[in-house]
Amino acid sequence: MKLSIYNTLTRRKEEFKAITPPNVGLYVCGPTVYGDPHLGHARPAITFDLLFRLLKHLDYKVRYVRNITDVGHLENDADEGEDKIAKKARLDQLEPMEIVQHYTIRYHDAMNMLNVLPPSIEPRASGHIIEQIELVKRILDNGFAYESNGSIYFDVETYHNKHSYGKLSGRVIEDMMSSNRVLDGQDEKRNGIDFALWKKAAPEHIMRWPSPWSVGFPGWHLECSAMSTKYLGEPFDIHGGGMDLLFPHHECEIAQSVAANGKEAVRYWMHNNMITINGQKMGKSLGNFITLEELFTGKHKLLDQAYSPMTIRFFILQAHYRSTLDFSNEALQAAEKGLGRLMAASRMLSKVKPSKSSSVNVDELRDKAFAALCDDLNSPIAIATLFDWVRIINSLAEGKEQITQPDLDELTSLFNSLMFDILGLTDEQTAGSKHAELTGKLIELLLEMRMQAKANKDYAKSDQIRDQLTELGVTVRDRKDGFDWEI
RNA sequence: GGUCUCGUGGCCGAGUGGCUAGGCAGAGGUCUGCAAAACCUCGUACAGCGGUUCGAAUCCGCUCGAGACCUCCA
Repeated sequence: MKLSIYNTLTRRKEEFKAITPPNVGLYVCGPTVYGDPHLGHARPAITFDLLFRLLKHLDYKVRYVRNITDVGHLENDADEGEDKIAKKARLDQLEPMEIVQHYTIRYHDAMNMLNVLPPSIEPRASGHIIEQIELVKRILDNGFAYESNGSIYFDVETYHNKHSYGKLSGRVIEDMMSSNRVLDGQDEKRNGIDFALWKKAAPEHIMRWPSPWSVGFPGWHLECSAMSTKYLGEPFDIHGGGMDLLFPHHECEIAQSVAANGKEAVRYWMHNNMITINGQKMGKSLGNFITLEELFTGKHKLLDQAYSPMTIRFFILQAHYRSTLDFSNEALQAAEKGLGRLMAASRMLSKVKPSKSSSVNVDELRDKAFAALCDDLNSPIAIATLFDWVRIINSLAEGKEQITQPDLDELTSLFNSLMFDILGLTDEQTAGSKHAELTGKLIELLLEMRMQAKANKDYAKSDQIRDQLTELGVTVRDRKDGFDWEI
């Protein structure tokens, strides 16, 4: 099946063609590790996890690179700007690398809970200072950068005269130069829109490395250019990230690559949209973010309850990645219930009894779901298709529809493959420890006893068992020939 | 101010020139000792105003509203 993806560069859907099939190089901008991961971090992680899983399912050999930004960026455009990580470190009286380590682990833990597969390579900016310095040298040699007081700046105007700066974000450079925003510490730059490739470190700046120009630190956009091509070659297939990185970050990456190598490094640019809260972007700087831990525990003033990692994952997948997604308790609760229905159907599959003929066509599920996923990752349609089959599965279980054994095997494998392997959902009820297994067996033991009571028409006893289980959070459902339960 | 995006039924959220999106919530029904679940049926939505068209929620224009980027941010 042909995969099409929306390329931000051309603003249209394009058929995906790997540069060197069956290999695919995928690079995604990862987090700056100076704070707890929040709901906003979950969106690109899950979006590109879906892409990663889908590509693999389509038999591509994917090298997925997602960086950790641990060098820190300047707080603002000013020379007096302070490194984000260094600032946090000073506040907490910790080594910068201690902060980095702490939040990297927090990030990994959260991604794990969301069932986001680890990338193939997770490079750190601090481990690639040499590569970044080499990249700066090449840009300097090619005449697209200049030194100023120990710092190196990218010369956007010179670059723009030969190439086109602003093509990704649709920016018109002439407008930007004329708008001429006045910022502190701009005197080192020839032009306000020039950006730093290397910054000389102020004395109080603790994250610093030697370079031919000064003791300092690499510019904000350099690491992704350096690390993506180091591990994926040039050009490589797909570069992803949040829409907020479109400008200036990704625009600068393009400029850096062209300035250094004369050609663009990326074939397809993909950008996920933002998660909003009350219609406004959820972001660190706006202070309106909810951390993933707060979501998982329900400890946040905006949360009515805790939401499981899978609820969050499902919530995100129920919207298309290029649309904004609005957070609300209602929406999350709806996602939680919907997901529960999906999981119940998956479990129900094992209870379906085969017939001599099929009244359902399993191919329809496969065709529709994969067509949706291959159409620029349309997970909402894929999920809607799964819901159509939830109804069919339930009817099968009740004998209202028939299915042959081969078709049933096919359906089971297909349904589960879509849910678990590609959408990356997990069944939080059955997944887990021996503990959970034991609990399940104990519940079933009690329910067997209840069945006996029912058979003896001892409804007082049977209701007592059910009511007390309900009180403990176990939902009991009677079925024609048995029972069903859910925690 | 510049660039761009969006505005879908109670909520979330797809789609798109003519054919049911889907989920959650709600109403009625079937089933059931009861309950729950499941299944069936139900809402006739596409910001407003014009225009193009045999036909537009879908294309064009204007108006209103919301948001993103232009400074670190997923």
